[in-house]
Order: sequence, then C-alpha cells, then structure tokens
Amino acid sequence: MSKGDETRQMILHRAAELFNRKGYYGASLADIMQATGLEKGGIYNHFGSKEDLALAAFDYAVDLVRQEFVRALKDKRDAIDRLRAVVGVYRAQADGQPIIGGCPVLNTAIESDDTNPLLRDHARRAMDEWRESIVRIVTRGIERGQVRPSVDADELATFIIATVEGGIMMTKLYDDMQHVTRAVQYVEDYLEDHVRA
Amino acid sequence: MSKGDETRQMILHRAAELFNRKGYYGASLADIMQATGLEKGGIYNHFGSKEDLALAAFDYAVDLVRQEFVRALKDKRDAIDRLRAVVGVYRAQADGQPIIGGCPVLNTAIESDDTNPLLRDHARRAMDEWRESIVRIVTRGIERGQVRPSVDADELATFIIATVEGGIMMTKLYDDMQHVTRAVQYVEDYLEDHVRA
DNA sequence: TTATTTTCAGACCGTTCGGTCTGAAAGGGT
DNA sequence: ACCCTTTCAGACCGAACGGTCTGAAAATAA
Repeated sequence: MSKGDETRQMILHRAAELFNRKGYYGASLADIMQATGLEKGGIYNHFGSKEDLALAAFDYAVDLVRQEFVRALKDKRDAIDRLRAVVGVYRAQADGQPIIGGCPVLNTAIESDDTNPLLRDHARRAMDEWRESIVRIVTRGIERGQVRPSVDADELATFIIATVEGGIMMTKLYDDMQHVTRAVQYVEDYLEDHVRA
Repeated sequence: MSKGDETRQMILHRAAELFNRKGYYGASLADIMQATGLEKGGIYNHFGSKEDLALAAFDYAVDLVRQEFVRALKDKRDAIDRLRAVVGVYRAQADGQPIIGGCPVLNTAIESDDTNPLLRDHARRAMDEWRESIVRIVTRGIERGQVRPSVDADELATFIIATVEGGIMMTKLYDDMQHVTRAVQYVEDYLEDHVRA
C-alpha cells in the first residue's frame, strides 16, 4: 500500500468516527483536519468534496460492521444461534464497537432522511443488506427444520432490527447499556419462544 | 394573546417542524426566516439565540405529542388498552402526526447525544416522561389484576419504546409505513401473549 | 387621540463554512 | 543518482453562518 493509500485509509477511519459521533453537518472540515492532523490540501487530494468523504466514510464504517458479522457468524450453524450472533453484533455497536458513536446506519438514517438523498441511499443499501442476511438465515433455518415454517422472515427481520436499534438509541441517549441489553434480551426470548422449531 | 405572543407561537410551530426535519445543525437561521416569513429582528426579538429557539421548539414539539397521549388515553380504562393507545401515538409520529419529520425525541436523541448537552437533557426528560407513563400504566394494571404480576414494568417500557422507535427509524429511512406497522404489531402481540393477565 | 411600549425590518458585523490553487517536499520507479 | 509523480501545506476565496443594532411602524395603554 502506497503512502497515499495509507493516508486515505487513515482519513476514512478518523472521519468515519467523527461523522458517526457528530453527524454530517455537525462535523466540520476543521474538525476533520484536527482529527487527521492534515491540512486542507492533504484531505482534498484524496476526496473531491466533503460529501464524497462522508459517503466513503459511511461505507467504511458499514464495512467494519460487516466484518464483525462475518466473524460472529463464522462458526455458527444453527439458525437460532446465527440470529443471536447477528443481534450480538448490533448490540456491540452501542458499546462503540467496532466504531464509536453508535450504529452508523441508525445515525445516518435519522440525519439524512430529509436532508441528504445520497447519504440516505447508502444507508438504505446498508439496511437492505442487514435485513437480507436475517431473511437468509431464517429461510435456511426453515428449510433445515430449525425455524418454525410459520415464521415470516421479512417481518421478523424488521422486528429484530427495530428493537435492537431502538435499544441502541436509548442507550446512547442515557449513556447506559441497560437499555440495549434489555432490548436484546427481549429479542432473544422471542427467538426461543416463537421462532425456534 | 398579544401580537407578540402570537408571533412567538408561530415561530415555535414552524421552527419545531424545521428542526424535526433537518436537525439542529441542518436547519439554518435562513431556513427559519423563510419558514416564518420574518427577518432576523423578528426572530431575535423573541429568542435570545438559535439554541434558545431550538430548546423551546423541542419542548413545543414534545408538548404536541403529550397532548396526543392525553387524548388517546382519555376514555381507556383497561391497562392493555392503554398500552395499545400509547403505542398508537408513537406509531402516529412516523406518519407526521402531530409533527412532521418523525418522533422529535428520537431525532433529537440521535443528533444531540455527542454534540449538544442541553438538547440532550431535554430529550432525556421527554423520554423519562414517556417511560414513566408506561410504568405507571403497567403498575396500576398489576394492582387491578389486568397485567401479570411477573411483568417488570421498567423492562417492558424499554422494550415497547425501543421497538416502536426503531420501527419509526426504519419507516423514515424507507419512507414506508410497513416497518413501523410491523413493529407495532409485534408489540401488540407481545402485550396479548405475555403481558395481559 | 395621544403617549408609550412593543414589534419587527434590514443593514451590518466578525467568524466559520466548504472549496481552490500553487509550490515545495517526499515518494518511488529506473 | 536520476527524474517524474504523488502528496501535502497553507494562503486564499466567496458564500453562508449566527448574531447585533437602529429606526420606523404597529400595537396598546392612557
């Protein structure tokens, strides 16, 4: 990796954290300069505009989360175990892992819906991906007899994501992990009581 | 109500909508001037700063929601009916009722947590109020034999709010009521299956 | 109707915003 | 060691930011 590529990755990493904490409008170029230790020339050499950087930084943050999903799912075979693993990754986002400032999809969804169509589209695509991964797990779980056939995979995906993301929001608001912990517990109980075959 | 008071209320109404849609940093004074039809002098005559206005506008928005709670709960006696009414009010926020741009508490919680302590405190107080109203309904429901004594009121409040707010977030992201509708349905099913005595 | 206060327009202010451009220094292939 | 390319600092730009202030007009009390 060339010097420039290394710098670019460093900018993405620091900017992703900044945008995730302060939002697109809340994080200024001066903030990014301070966080990266670079002057404007050093940043604009790699990105054409603040919006370009924001989009790339969002995708970078989503990729960090994606890697956590891969890791968490690696050695799980049973559908319910896999769903619990997915929920666990979501939960970790409230704790600043893998990226501090909470879930980037949640943050970007709330900030961008009425203001920044490009950012919103990226958030939609990321959300689509998480939803589809849940749907896939449930569908295969039904095929393998691990999940009740009566379960609607799409509806369950909405429920799981909504509950955990809502818990992350409350945890951020109160700076208290209790809320996301409770939300996760409710989802896990639901999986045992109403999803497991 | 004097002319000045009327103007102040008009500013609050328009600004509450703007801040709820675009956020505190996303909505500029120029936006507020356009939305209210006033010049700077007209606005700063009533509010000392943009932050003062934002705090007052947030409280105004919360008060609109509070009025919806009062209305929805007025003729409901049974605890489960009352919880369903509360959930219904939350759901209505995704539909732009009573204030367009989604739930002000959700929006403000996400935007303010790392950037604006005053706004975050107002959001916390509003959230406290919703949580306490749910806890009160559940506690009295247990006393009256309408709710199972094994139900933990505080945990249930977290679950209900997290799930519905998460549904609102997804509905805003996709501009599709389906998500919050599903989230509400899950909560209502849960109330029937695990909460009703 | 007059006197007093309140309300608001709009010019003006310094600061910060995102963005551009040039030149010097460092990188890196040969 | 050479030369060409890439990388970055930092001065500079116009626009937009939140905020102030004065005077005129409108509301209100007398």
